[in-house]
Amino acid sequence: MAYWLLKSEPDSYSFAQMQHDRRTAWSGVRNHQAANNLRAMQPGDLAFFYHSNTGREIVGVVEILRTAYPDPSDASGKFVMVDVGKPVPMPQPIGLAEIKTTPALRDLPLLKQSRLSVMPIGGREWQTLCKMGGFKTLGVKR
DNA sequence: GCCAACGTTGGC
DNA sequence: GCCAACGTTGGC
Repeated sequence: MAYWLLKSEPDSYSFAQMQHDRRTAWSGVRNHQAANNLRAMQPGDLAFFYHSNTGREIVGVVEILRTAYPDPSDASGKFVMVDVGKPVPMPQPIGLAEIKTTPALRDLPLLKQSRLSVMPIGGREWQTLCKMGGFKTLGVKR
């Protein structure tokens, strides 16, 4: 099982909307590196939900429910999307500023590749972030 | 609102 | 194939 981070601008799609929808297709990715990450996802993988631009914090966790399939919003047919769902809010959202000042998270792609919208998270970093976010264990309560 | 990072486009 | 111009993302 792998861990990921998904970015979304809350003005276009917020975690509150995610909680309302329960499940959604993660469409609109138009960057090849991000698309390759989508292709590597497996059902059961978990992903942090990060609010970019407005908020700049990790606000929750979602589960990957379906492997990559063609994104109908892409006319070229090259880009893909996955289905995500089962949103769980973070007891304590983790701000970007806090992430930046945590030595164990120094190598997060979030800090190094600020424009990448879908990125992998290492198991150790996942654990650190879950702890910071107020989850009691690595397993997320549902 | 500004600007850095970075991807894409198009002229040569 | 190189590189300048331009557009977009996202932090500040």
